[in-house]
Amino acid sequence: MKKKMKIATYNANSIRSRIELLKTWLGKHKPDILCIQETKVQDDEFPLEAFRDTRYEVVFRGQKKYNGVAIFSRFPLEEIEVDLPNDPVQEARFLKAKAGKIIVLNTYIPQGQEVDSDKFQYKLEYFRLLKSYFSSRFDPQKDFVLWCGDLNAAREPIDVYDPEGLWGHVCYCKEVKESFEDVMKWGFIDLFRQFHPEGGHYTFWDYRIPNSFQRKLGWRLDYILATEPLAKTCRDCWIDLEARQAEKPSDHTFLVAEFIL
DNA sequence: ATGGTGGACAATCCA
Repeated sequence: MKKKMKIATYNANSIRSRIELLKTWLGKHKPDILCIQETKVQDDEFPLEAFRDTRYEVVFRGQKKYNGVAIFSRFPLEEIEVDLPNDPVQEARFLKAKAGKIIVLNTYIPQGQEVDSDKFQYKLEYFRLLKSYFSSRFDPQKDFVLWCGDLNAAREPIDVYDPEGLWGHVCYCKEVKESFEDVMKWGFIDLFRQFHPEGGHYTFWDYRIPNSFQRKLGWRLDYILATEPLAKTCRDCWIDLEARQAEKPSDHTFLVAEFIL
């Protein structure tokens, strides 16, 4: 018996300021799993009560002020991990859970600030640690691994609004591109790219640029990546631009993938 | 004009 499965990812830029938007979105799109980044709330203040009537199971890992990740799921989540092994900083950026046969990784990759900063080195290290994690734990030919999140990296020129002007930015430069591709070649398929080879599709628009969304000044920084056995079951992957019409949208929007399993 | 805005959280840090 084949079953439809819908999985989404969203950088909320504070889950507490996005409660109404999220409840509306969950009710309308009914994803089976939603990975959230930048919840910006420590665990004892997570707004569990606000989502109680949605009947999703929720796991989260947060810290004060910054970062924070959460997974909403209609299926029981098992084998939960909240720390990326060997991460020297141990910020709340990593969440792993198993939903049935799908292993879900939800990450909020460090943005990197400036290319000559320690934070940028940490960003590169984060990709390296993720690759070690995947290699040591899973088999890309057999396991159904799904890596979702805000990866703070654009893969190709078609993933940013001004490829020449933006080259060298912490989210679009040689080092980040190489680090990201090195993890990809372990065995991930970029589901959105698989269904949309053309460029100009973005998931992030900078608040600081006036009317960046209307002017299409965006970046593709959010991804749903799957190992081959899982990618084969993917029927579609799309960016939900409608969610940008909400009253107080995040600077990112939802990326969604549908599978027949 | 070396900026824009938005969020957390209390003087700035982060994106």
